[in-house]
Amino acid sequence: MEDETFDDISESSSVGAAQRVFHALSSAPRRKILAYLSASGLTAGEIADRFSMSKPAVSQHLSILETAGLIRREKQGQFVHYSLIENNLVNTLNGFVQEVCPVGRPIKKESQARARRKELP
Amino acid sequence: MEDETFDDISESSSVGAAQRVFHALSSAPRRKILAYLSASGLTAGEIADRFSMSKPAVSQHLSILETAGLIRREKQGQFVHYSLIENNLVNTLNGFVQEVCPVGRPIKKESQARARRKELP
DNA sequence: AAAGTAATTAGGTAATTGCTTAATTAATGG
DNA sequence: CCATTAATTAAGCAATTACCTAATTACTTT
Repeated sequence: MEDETFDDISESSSVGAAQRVFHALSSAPRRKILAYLSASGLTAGEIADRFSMSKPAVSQHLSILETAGLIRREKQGQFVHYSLIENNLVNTLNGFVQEVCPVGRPIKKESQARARRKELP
Repeated sequence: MEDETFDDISESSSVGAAQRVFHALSSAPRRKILAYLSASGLTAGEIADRFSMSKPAVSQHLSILETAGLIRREKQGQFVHYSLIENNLVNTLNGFVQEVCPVGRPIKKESQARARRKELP
């Protein structure tokens, strides 16, 4: 397996996939980066420009997001282009919600949101 | 300010509701507690028994989960009974997913899960 | 090949976290 | 009312985090 929402019942090192995702999401700057990337891919520099912290600090956040499988890194010449990987985020959060909640609640809200937009099959 | 999924564009103290929820979820023991509580309410002691760490440490985790609005605390005699508050968890995660992802992806997965179970309206 | 730009790595530090044990508060039963 | 059990608060500490500046790597342009 490779799921890990329930994490190590067996009390181990806490470096599962879910752990990496949830840790990545626990930081406001990192969530902000994801939000920026949801609009469009950006270079490391463009992302850093949107923050008041130093470039290396932002680079570190990007690396954590990448390790969590939430964003992808593509080198283009001297630039590094980052973009969102939606699946891992959605699957991890969704899997967790499914496990913790007796199912049913989330659907209503999502159905509403869905109704307001175009349908993808 | 009180929503904060997008967090402080304005660069502030990062103590929003979303911040509290995501921080709460970033810990494996805390996610484990939520999973236990998804099955049934439990007293602080019953929860602590399921971990190898000390009772005060577990108590602290419970307090963080409560502050995040993910669980509720009810004193019953000399016991303290904890139980899950599903709404806050689901709404926060759902809201975040809606914001970061172009909508549509989560629904399919949840619909599948829903089909496998009984329908709540 | 030298200079400039983009990005990361390295090294250091103050603040925070995640636990511990000891002390305290609160409810129950003899 | 004293002892016991449940739970939290308090105090302290090792390990980690989140940032910084300086140095390095890698690509581009002249």
